[in-house]
Amino acid sequence: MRTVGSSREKTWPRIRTKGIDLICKTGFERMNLRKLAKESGIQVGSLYNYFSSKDEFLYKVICEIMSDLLATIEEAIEGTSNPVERLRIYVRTMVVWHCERRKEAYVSHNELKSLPKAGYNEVRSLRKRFEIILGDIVEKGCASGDFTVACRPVTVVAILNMLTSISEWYRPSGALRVELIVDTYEKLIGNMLLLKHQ
Amino acid sequence: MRTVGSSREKTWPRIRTKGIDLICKTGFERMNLRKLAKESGIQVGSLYNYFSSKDEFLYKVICEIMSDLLATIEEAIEGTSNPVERLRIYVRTMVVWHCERRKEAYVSHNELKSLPKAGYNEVRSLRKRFEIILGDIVEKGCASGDFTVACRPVTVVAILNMLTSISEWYRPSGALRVELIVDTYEKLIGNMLLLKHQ
Amino acid sequence: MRTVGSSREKTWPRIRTKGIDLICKTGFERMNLRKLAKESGIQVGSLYNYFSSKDEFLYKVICEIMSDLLATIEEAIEGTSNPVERLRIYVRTMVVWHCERRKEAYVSHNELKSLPKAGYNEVRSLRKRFEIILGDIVEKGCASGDFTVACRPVTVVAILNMLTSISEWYRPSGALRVELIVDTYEKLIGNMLLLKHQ
Amino acid sequence: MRTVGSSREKTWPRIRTKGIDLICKTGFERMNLRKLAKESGIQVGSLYNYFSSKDEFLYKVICEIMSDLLATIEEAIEGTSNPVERLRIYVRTMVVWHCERRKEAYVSHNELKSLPKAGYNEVRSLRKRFEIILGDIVEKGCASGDFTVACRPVTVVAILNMLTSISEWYRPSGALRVELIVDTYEKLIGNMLLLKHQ
DNA sequence: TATGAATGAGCATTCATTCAT
DNA sequence: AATGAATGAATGCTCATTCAT
Repeated sequence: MRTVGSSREKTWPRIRTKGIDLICKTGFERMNLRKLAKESGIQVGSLYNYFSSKDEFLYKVICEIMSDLLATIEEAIEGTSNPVERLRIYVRTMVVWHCERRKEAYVSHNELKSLPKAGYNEVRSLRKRFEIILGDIVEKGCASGDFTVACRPVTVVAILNMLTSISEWYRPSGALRVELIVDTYEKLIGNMLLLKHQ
Repeated sequence: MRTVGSSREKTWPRIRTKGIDLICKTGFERMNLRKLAKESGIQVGSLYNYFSSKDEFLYKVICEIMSDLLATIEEAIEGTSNPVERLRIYVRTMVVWHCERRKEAYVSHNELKSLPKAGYNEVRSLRKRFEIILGDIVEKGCASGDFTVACRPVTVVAILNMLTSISEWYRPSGALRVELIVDTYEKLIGNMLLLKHQ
Repeated sequence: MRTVGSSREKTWPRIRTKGIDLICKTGFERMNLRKLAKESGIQVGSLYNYFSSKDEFLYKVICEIMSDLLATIEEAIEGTSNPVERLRIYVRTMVVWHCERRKEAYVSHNELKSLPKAGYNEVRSLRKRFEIILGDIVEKGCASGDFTVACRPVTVVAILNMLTSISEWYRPSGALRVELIVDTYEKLIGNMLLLKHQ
Repeated sequence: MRTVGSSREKTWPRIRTKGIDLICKTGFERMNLRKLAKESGIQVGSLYNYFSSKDEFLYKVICEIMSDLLATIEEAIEGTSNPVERLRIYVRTMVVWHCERRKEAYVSHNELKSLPKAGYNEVRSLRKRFEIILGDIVEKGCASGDFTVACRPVTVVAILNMLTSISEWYRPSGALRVELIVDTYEKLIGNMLLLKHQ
């Protein structure tokens, strides 16, 4: 018997949200479609109206998340070309997004290994974009004399990990407020790059 | 037919090593005991002479790894009480260990969610020790006037994540040599804390 | 490929019957779900649409059987309040049921020890009902002067065991017909209780 | 390392006793040799110095028990040829033995289905002896005019089951003392056979 | 779209048994 | 006699996936 009032528009977001919750709680491999179906209020078989396999569900979700973050970042930094300003915006945007959407962030950063080969590579190149954007900002800043770095690749990846790992420890109910984290990160990362001040 | 010359002393290290390799490659959930047995050169049933469940295997392995790292760190920093010096040693030791034993590091940092409740809590408190040690160094350095930080908890966790995530991207075959990473991390983290120089 | 026309209404009775047959032949512990599935004409995994564990299957089956016997007995004796008559009906009903449904009887009497603690206790209290009903008949008969017994509890349990053990030795193909057994048991049990005639 | 002081004379009785206890508690199939070894204070492998397979252990134990009971019965009744007296002795001996050695009795009556074909048949013919002895007593008693029965085979098997099932409900700690059970059974079985008194 | 019975491959775990020491 | 690591087959159970309705 079909539940009255069901529709793609209502059902998919519910599946997506519940799926992300479950993956956060147990990891993708441990999440099973029975649980997902139950949480979503439908039967297992019905899930297949929304994706063609469990793996594809993960791929779809991660792509959506990463694209969203990428768009958010790109939109945020496009207003200025000043490296110092761009860095500040990049950091702020990343911190806020990783706090406010920590579950999605967590999934997109920690479940890549469960993607099938093809999807994995595709997502990897999406991920690479964040590194490129940051690397570009740093490079421009060094060229302009605003930043000084010992080793750019290491510095970039270190900063990126600092940012993405926020989703692992931030808790909305915790003592650390988002604005405090933003401020601290801005200072920390500023210090990391402004070696000329030493 | 029993393999001649087999013995506990030889078999467990083989299982441990192969297990860590497999977990790195596929994640703990996807690793199955058939594969582990085959890689270890024994039969599935024999694995149970070395642990009582797949979960307990993970717990045992992670405990061993974390204890080893903790001992390494504590031994390294006990030679001096100078905060600047202690920080340098802490950073160097962490970087080197995470590079040289990146697989073990990766497992101990990324598979906690697969631990059963009890083991999870125990390992969490072990993990907390690294934070406490670093927090202590930073605190002492602030007190002595060597370091300046905007928000200590955020700073500590940011540094820690920067260090532990090395195991996710470092590759022995890559272009970045361990010494370069050590040097860069020392500078980056030094900058993060020496806010007074700004 | 799913067998066309399968459905809960047809499948469960098949599983139940085949399961009882297998338990009779080999005992519950030795019965395995692969055999049960094969006999039932379905795959192992499908069994779990009908019970959640092997133990629960046993519990379900035994409960069904005991409830049925209990209902049969209670319905049969409710027509009269005369102790002598009630006893005769009780004995006849038990004998006939244990002959005609000897496999179900056998399972419900001999596999209790395989039930998990909770189920065991529940079934035990169901079983106790048969003893109570018989004990009540005997008590009323003694009060009315129809029966005389040396020791009521021992007498009741002895009679009950005489009746339930029929399922262990009765064979439909054997020489002893049901009616003969009924008659003999009526006389035997009548003699056991009519001690006043001595 | 061999435990000092171990010897066949001490070890086998311990294994036998612990085995019977375990079988009573869980049934033969559920009893496993690891538990048996642990309870017996030796290693699993060592059990095979005392029997060649788990099945053979059961066979050995049941044979010992049944032979003992048979010898006890035969010795007890050989003193007289009077049917009434022989019956009384048979009943008394069976009751006492089933109370005092209820665990052994339970095993020998309830685990026959776990015996391999050959052993099963052998034990069955041993078991048959009890029926024959009782049948013989009843026959002689009918011939002499002491007993009257409606149907001898049914009567014999009913009496036998009444007796052997004592091991299922008798508890040394219970309210029913052995002597009370003996007396009651003597009267009950006397009544069953002395139909002429009606 | 939704249902739910069915599939079939896969998994962790158990356990009787063997055997070099 | 005793040990304990090793074997290998078997078992209960899970789960992604299919598909007739």
